Amino acid sequence: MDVAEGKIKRGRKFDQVLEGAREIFMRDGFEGASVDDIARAAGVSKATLYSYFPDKRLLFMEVATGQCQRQAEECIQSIDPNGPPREVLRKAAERMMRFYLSDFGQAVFRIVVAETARFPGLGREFWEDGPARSREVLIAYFREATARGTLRVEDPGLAADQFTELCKVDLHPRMLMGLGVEAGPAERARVAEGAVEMFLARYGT
Amino acid sequence: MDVAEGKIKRGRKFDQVLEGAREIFMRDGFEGASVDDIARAAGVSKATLYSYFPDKRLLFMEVATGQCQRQAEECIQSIDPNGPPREVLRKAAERMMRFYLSDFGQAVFRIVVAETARFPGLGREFWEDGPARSREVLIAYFREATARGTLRVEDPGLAADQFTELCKVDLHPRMLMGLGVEAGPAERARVAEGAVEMFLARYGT
DNA sequence: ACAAAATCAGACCATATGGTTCAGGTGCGC
DNA sequence: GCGCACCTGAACCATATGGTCTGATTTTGT
Repeated sequence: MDVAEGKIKRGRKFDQVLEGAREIFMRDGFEGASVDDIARAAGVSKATLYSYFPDKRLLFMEVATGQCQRQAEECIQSIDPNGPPREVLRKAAERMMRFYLSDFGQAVFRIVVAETARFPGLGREFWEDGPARSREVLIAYFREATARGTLRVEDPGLAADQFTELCKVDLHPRMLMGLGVEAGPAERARVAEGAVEMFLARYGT
Repeated sequence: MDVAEGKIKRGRKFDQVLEGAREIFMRDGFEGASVDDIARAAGVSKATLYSYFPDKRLLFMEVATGQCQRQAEECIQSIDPNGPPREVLRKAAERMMRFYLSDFGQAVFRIVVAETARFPGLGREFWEDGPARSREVLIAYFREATARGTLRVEDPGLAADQFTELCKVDLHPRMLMGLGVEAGPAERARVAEGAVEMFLARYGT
């Protein structure tokens, strides 16, 4: 019944532990999470937990970096390099918003921002696994499109950052602050359209 | 000059306590800060501290909301309603960046994002004291300018949010993540110019 | 079936922390 | 100088937490 997933370290409860830790850490942050809570949530004894991970920090790093990588999957978008800008951008905006506004995306973001002082390197991990990658994808597309004449982008790096930031408009900061914001399809569409419109006004041909 | 100010502040060490708490909370967050550390940093005995504040949470709230209000001062910009868009926006961008990229601004932001779950209302406080206000200022200006024909903004709220977000481009997220970013005058200028340029391309006349 | 490996529940330990208390200082108005 | 409110320093308490250990129980490979 157990799927031979591949590089299972040792013991069956390993993934279980990680899953519990994920849940609690994402909910309570590093300091806020207690090891007992984690063990309970994982349905595992503390002894077992400590048989896998030497201490809390390591456990946390494992979870956090894991989430960062998992984030990568959600964030990487294969852009059709031949598509017309308006459509490509629209899709890219939706992808980005889907991540940044999801519970998961918010939790990761929150954790990284909060714990980056206690865990140097966490921020970089997150950055390079996620934002940096989609940034590269965007840059490549902007170069391509500029060469083909469907866009006119002088500074692709800046343009990519701007577009990314435009996708966060309104919804993202307000959700982070715990304001009661429902980011329904209508709200998302408004922001996405706003982003595309603005971007094309600046860099369109 | 001392008695006139707001609330009942009995005792001389009151401000000292607040100052120490500010320092430690801003550095370590809520959970990370220990009351002993705070007392030490404030140059005050724990007994004195607890004679002013019934518990740690209250102390934190006092500090946090205080910071939020202090933030308001830094963020509120009296925009010249008659100025030409390019100049007004440029100045606004600089103001915003000066806040968001300062140690102070980052610390407040980090605290709010991190502790907003533990302290509901903190986020709202921050929001309404700062971002919401400058948002209103921007909106008013956009309305004015649109009426006068120097801008063409259909959705002033969206435009204000977009402009705000454009001011965060690149520097803000990367600093939050603890990537080693120096936001010198050159980098700021690049972002500010980029923001203004993009905004005018979309909403200029 | 048997032994080794893994896991369990929970007692246990050391420490840190929030918070209290109290016997004395310290400063200040009178 | 006197009185009094404020402040101090440290001892103290209760609790929670990270982490260890043990002896019993279950899983697993063979």
